[in-house]
Amino acid sequence: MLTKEEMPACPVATTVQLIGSKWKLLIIRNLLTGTQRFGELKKSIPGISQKVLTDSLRSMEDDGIMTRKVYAEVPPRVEYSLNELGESMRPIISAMEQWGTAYKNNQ
Amino acid sequence: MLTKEEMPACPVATTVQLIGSKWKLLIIRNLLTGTQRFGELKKSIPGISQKVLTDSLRSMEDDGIMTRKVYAEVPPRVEYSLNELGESMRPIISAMEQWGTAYKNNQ
DNA sequence: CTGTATCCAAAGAGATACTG
DNA sequence: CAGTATCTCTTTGGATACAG
Repeated sequence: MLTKEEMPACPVATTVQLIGSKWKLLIIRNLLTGTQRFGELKKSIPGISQKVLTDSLRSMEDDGIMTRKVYAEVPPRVEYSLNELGESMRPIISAMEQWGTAYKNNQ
Repeated sequence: MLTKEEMPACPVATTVQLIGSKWKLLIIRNLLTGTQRFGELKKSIPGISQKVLTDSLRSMEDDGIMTRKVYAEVPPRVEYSLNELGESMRPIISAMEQWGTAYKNNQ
């Protein structure tokens, strides 16, 4: 993948840079319904490994898409929620959702 | 990446399956403005290698997103254009375009 | 001009074991 | 529960050379 510095000045490229990787769109899709714990996310995204989920969450946190809140409890509880930037991706997810639905109906 | 058979029955996952890979969204974005030749596409997508462009185009052709038309000329001319399925992705690209624009304005 | 064929490097992903 | 640490394996991507 191109680094942010190498990216052409194209809005679509900017977007792909942030959420083009494999699982992120699915994570965002799940968080759009509200805050979720790590285990809930893992369960709601069949096939994702713990490592990939963790890596993706960290990366999205760094990109300012969502926030991570750790509760000092035993057993530990960690909640993930989209912040404003992540929320603003809703139209993209909606468009993909609609497209995917239409596509499946034509198969 | 999951195979089509393994994909969960989620519309977003279906969409990601078809256009989630690195360069495809950028190719679609370019073809949305109309038919383009191989060389034009390559020039309009800075950083893409010939191999990756070829591979992506073949894959998208197989997925029924676009068509490839070869003209029996010398030098050869090959034109790529979105078909109906590809065209129907316009809302997704538009949403990403708008998001990317807004994002850059806030940096 | 529009490819194909190789080869190699890098990134992404999966499995397993272990920990506060 | 929610991770981290490794170790592999696969997939993707990039570079170069060559061809119809």
